[in-house]
Amino acid sequence: MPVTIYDVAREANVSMATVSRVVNGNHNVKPATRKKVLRVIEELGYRPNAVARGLASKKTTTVGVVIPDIANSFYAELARGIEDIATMYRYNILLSNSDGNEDKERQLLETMLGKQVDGIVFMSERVSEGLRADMERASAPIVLAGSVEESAAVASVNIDYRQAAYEAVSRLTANGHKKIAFVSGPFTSNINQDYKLKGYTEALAEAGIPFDENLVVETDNFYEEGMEAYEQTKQEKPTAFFAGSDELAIGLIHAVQEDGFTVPEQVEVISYENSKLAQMVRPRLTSVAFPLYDIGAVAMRLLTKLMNAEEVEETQVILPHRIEERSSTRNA
Amino acid sequence: MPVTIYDVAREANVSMATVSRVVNGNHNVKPATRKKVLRVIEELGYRPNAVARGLASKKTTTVGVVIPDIANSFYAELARGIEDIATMYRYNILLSNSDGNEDKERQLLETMLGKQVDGIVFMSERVSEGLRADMERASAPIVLAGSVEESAAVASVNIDYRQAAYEAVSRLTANGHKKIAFVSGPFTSNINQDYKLKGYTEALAEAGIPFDENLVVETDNFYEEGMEAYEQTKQEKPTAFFAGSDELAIGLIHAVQEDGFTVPEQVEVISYENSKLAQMVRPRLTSVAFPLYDIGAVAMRLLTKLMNAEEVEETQVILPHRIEERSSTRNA
DNA sequence: CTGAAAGCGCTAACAT
DNA sequence: ATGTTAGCGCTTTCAG
Repeated sequence: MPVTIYDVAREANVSMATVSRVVNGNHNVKPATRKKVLRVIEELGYRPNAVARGLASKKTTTVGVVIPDIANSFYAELARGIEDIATMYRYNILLSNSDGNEDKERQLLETMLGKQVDGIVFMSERVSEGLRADMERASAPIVLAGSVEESAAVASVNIDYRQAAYEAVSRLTANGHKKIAFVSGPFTSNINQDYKLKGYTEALAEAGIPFDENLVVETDNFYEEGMEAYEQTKQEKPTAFFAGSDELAIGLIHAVQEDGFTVPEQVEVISYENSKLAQMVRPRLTSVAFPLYDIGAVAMRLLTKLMNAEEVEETQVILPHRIEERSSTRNA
Repeated sequence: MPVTIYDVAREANVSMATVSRVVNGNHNVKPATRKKVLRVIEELGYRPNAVARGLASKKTTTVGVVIPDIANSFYAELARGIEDIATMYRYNILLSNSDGNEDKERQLLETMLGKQVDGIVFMSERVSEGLRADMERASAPIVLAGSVEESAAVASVNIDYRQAAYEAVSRLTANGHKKIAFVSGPFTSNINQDYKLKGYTEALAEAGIPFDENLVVETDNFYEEGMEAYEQTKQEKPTAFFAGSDELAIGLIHAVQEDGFTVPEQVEVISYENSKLAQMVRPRLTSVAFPLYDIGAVAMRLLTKLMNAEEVEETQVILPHRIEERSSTRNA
């Protein structure tokens, strides 16, 4: 029922090859016939069938994006960075949530490859052995965004998580704190369990502070858990907190305040995210500024190069981070 | 290079039709040959090409989703509802941001139709005449989610915005307030300009309170604007605020507090969204509970019916809402 | 500058 | 239960 390239060819008295040429901007077409074809396309309301085109050309101009949870503002920001650059390069996005579940991740990869995406941006809190193997033998280029896979077998864009954590905690030790708690996101994420935790312990060690396991608490990054974490660590009398996310930091601050202490005068809190939330609470959050949007954008840009088979000097890119000073910490 | 259905057929000594049958779960295949084919598929690592399948069957099992901004938690929540149901029905999602720009919206619609999506879930703050016309002649079913289009020409899922606003403001008039400000999201959204504003004026009228245009301020839903809105309306000495979003409500509350008043004792604030944010501030926000996830889920479910050409009794669905009582208002 | 023709990989009658 | 045969709508040589 819909009008095809064939209908246009007939109406314009040319071959379908010629129609294809004008549709694809091929210059080998006489201006007069181009004009004629364009007019017929307009008249008939012809719209190229991208599926047929994809089958013939083996290019779909769509890239897959697998993300743990699009409703999580953290990942949503990343996704926006990906999408903007994808749009810029004329790609569309096939988006799926994995909920961080390995089976789903592998199955999603399979599905997207089946749909013949030209490339994939993948976000995962922990790339399993199996998933990494699948990625390596994938028929389309893949880049990890905000996700680290030890072997560096697949391209990725991140910040130096360990270093960022180290700096944040050093910011606290510099102010003389001896009891610094680390209220972390889930250790199912290797970034939390391996990198951020390491940065934390390194900063403590450097300041000659013994590691106290009662001062590190694992959470799912929820506000309420931040409040609970305060209760859990309270007996150790921590005077400073390194929070794994803004939500956690806010929960912590509220619990501290409800317990009768002031932030940052009596207790300092530094966060790790710097979302809009950081400026929507009192005191405003000092936080490691995590360039989510940029990570997504750079990952997508890298992917376009890979899809064009361009030479890429470095596939493991590390973006800079910084610490945004606000009011949940005292001036150093 | 990749293995095709043809390779499998050859290796298994059957016709491609048979392979197609086992791949598609057709029961007309002798168990023995099914098993043989399955084994070959496994051996060769055959993965059906969804593009070819789509061309032949005229079904892509993918639905388009156009959304103003996925980085906006409001829409991200909606998107998650859509995605979950889509996954449940084995559809994948082609996602694009429109930034509420009409040209982009129309062009995105065109692109998705070109990619032969089986259906579309559309979110828009204001469906223009042109867009509505495009939708009506679209070759795939479309449902609007959290977006209202006056003529009801296209299927949609919403709540009763006017009624919700009416209830929220009545909640305030009931407490005796005479000066109630409405700090709204952008009037580029017809939901704000037409429905919520109407609910607000109706509630005032019913309480015999004259409408004062100095008490309604339009914003872009940002926190800072909530604070500014307080400054702008301050001279009128409002004692209660109806905020268009949680961010706005929080900005308002902070401004009120900084001005030396207490919430809810001296000033009451009621919000309209009920995101996670509502529980992450002190006082916690009383808010109209906007069932974002459900709207997305129901919209997608409705779309599956439309795609299956099932009879649908009502294409304009209105979901229930409620008011979540917390601490930014006094008990009635 | 333009046309003819061969696929792309699969589904879907239609046979047998 | 299985095979044969047309396409699906477009890109892409290859001729001319």
